[in-house]
Amino acid sequence: MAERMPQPDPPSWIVLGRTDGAVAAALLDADGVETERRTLTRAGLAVWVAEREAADAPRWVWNDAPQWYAALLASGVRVGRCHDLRLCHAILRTSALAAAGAIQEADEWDAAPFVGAVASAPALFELEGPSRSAGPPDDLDEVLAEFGRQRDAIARSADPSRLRLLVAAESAGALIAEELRAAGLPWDAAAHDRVLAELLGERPAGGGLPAKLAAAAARVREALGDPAASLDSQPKLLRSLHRAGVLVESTSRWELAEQKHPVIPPLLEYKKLSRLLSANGWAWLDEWVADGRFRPVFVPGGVVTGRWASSGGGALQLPRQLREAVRADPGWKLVVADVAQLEPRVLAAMSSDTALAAAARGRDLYAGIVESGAVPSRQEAKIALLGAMYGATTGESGRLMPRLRRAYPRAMGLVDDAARTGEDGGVVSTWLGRTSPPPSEAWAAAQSQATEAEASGADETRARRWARDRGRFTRNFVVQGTAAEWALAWMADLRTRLHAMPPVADDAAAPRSGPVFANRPHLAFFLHDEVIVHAPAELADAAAEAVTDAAAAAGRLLFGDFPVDFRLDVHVAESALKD
DNA sequence: GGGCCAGGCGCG
DNA sequence: AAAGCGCGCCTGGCCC
Repeated sequence: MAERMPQPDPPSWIVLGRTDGAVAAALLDADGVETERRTLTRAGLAVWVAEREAADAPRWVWNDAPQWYAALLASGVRVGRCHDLRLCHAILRTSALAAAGAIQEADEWDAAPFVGAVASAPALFELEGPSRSAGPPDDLDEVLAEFGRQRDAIARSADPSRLRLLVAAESAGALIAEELRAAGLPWDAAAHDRVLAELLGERPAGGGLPAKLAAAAARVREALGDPAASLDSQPKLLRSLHRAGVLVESTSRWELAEQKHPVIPPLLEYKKLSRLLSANGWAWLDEWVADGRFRPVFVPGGVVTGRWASSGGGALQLPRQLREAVRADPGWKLVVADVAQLEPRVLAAMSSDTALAAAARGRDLYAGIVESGAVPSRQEAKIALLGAMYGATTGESGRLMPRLRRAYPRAMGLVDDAARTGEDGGVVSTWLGRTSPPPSEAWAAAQSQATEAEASGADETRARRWARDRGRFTRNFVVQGTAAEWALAWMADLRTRLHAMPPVADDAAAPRSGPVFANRPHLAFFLHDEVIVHAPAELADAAAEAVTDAAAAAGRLLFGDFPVDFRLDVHVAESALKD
């Protein structure tokens, strides 16, 4: 029936949504004008997306990546680029760069991510009808309207090129988060079990504690002279310690370690083992590792600074003890890469501090600071710089601050300015334009109350404390957030490089990585400034080179020719264990 | 029994 | 218990 337009331009964007319950797609030209619309069957969607991707490589626009991309990946379809409306809405609504008023204040696009739905992928296209959980709308006309608002907010912004970079990077993150879940982190459950057995004792058959944990508990109770002491209840343990003469104010490891008493060594041992059991013991293994993969839910943009969060499985808190359980499939290798001192390097670039950049160039940044004579030792350099970025005012870090300000006035000026803005109730932005939230109403009320004539000393003290707290937050926001942007650019570039590598033969494949990634090197894990790539052994060195090249590319993309380098520690090995 | 909080500790 | 940022998860204890 419907006649095709003769020789239509390839669409720049394809917007996915629903019309009357059916999947529908609107094709948009480079000016954002709709040129074609079609409806698709659920079954036909993946095939059609694959065809259009191969033919036109459009930027796919959707309300929420997990709702679309998880099922596409499960069907073996990868896309190169997307625009994720939910994530970009969150950025554009609050960005100080974006055109004011283009994006509404809180509305349905601010809905929380579909964490629960992600966990049940790939049956997502089955979701429909009035029982669907709340989330950003997927009605095609509403999706198109939101996309138009976002394009407008960017086009009329104070700096369209930066915001375009930011929304592209954020959207790449949305793709990568789904791909990480689809591929999974190769996990050797037997190796994990061996670690647990060695540290805790064999897995108990019935209930009860593993032997070594039970033995540690017995030593603690003996040293306390209290056979019934409760070790897992903080208030009870604290009382037992007091009765035994250990006068601590808390039961934290930090404070206990300063005490001299026979109970301390076994208690610290018990706490360490108990933590391992409850956080990453056999129950964790049973729940989170299946078919040789750990598949956590990554939440892009889940942290206010733009860092990723995770939901379930504690993906971002895997203890280093368990790294040896991260093992490549047979015939494959892991490329483990982390950035050395990412945040100070980012700070050097965003403040154009050539002295700090020079200290960082080609070497350990802290060593470079020592060489410059600003501080005497590497440890002091590290403490001072972390203190500068976190807002330390006292202790060793606070004492070293003046020397750092003298040596690196531009870098220190940038974070000091951010802190002052925050203390004054203002907002700050990252390099690409993600903006901190404004102060809460309670914060603002406390500040104005403290200036009134009848304000008490307590009012003033509280207001000052809250102001300083917020200053430390905004101080760190600009650095942490820009580092997160760099990391997104790094991963996005790396993802493209890995996909450009030749696929391996089927008999060398890793089928558990899913249909899209079975034959290719792929990202398997991400942790703020670290990636793990799972690669066929013969491509592992090339993948390692891609990781390094992508870091350089990310630096250029964000900071152009500014002479800062982003040094990586890169290891190629069977396991993620570092020596 | 579910919801919420604090303490504690893992990660960057 | 942190002086100094950002998280998530577990447990116990308390509330309804």
